[in-house]
Amino acid sequence: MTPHAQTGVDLTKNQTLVMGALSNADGPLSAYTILDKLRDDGFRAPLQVYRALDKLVEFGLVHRLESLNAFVACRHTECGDRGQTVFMICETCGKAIEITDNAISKRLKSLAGDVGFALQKAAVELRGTCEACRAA
Amino acid sequence: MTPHAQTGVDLTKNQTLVMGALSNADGPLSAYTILDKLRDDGFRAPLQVYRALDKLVEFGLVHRLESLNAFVACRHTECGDRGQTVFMICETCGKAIEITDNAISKRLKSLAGDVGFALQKAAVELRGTCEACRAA
DNA sequence: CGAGTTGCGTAACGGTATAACGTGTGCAAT
DNA sequence: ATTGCACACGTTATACCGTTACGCAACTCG
Repeated sequence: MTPHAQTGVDLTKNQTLVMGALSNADGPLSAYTILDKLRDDGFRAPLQVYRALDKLVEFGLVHRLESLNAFVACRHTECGDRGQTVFMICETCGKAIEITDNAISKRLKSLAGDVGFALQKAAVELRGTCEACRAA
Repeated sequence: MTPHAQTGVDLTKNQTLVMGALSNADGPLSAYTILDKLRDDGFRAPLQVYRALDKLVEFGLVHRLESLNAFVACRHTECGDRGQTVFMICETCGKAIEITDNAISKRLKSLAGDVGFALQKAAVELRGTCEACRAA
């Protein structure tokens, strides 16, 4: 069962299909890759994917990786205040490790406060090499 | 005089033009916006801009804003180890505030270390409203 | 001199994202 | 029942972002 399966939101057909594609993938997918995967399910146009993604992001089921122009299913479930999400993206295998951290949240809020910036959201994305790929 | 003017790197004609465009702008510019600004200087194709940008980023004179697909002249000059760069991007006026912070650097390194991730670089980009726009 | 490197210019292309339009369905208020 | 509304959906076209591929000129540095 995928995480978030029981969060009470119920998804439309297209949203379910896109969510499925992302859940099965073992790394971030671009919108157009998702489109290709869903051709057989009747998807024809980018907008069908983007609309579903917008909602899924809104629901918190999917994250957008800004530095990659790609999307990934959220691995965290029961939530509560977990702090800022941090992604570590492996340049070798393309997978993304998702972490949350409160220390980062605090520091970012503090920095924003220092200059009077009203913080709405933050993207923290690291590039490097994951443990598995370093070993290989 | 723009910052970095005396860092000893010397720029080619195209690099100088692109750097000039970014220095004059009071916010991040997309590559295509730069292209338009430089039509009168003989620029015709995106590649001319991207090639210059690649070098300028390599020299540390320009930063790329991943979440915006845009570029901004670096405001910091004499450098030394200033820590992770953090951008605060105002959704209202489009300007980007550039900060550097060592606490963030340390925390990110620590988080990466925890999972065996070899960190190469990081993008930290905040969205919200700057002080000036909140006042207005 | 010749080979390698670097910068430059042009054209064509592929990947990312949205605008603008119209359709169908469910549901509530009348 | 019908009208009006909200919402998801489908299609076409288009704008924006970035790269590949090719060739040329100039400048090293053996």
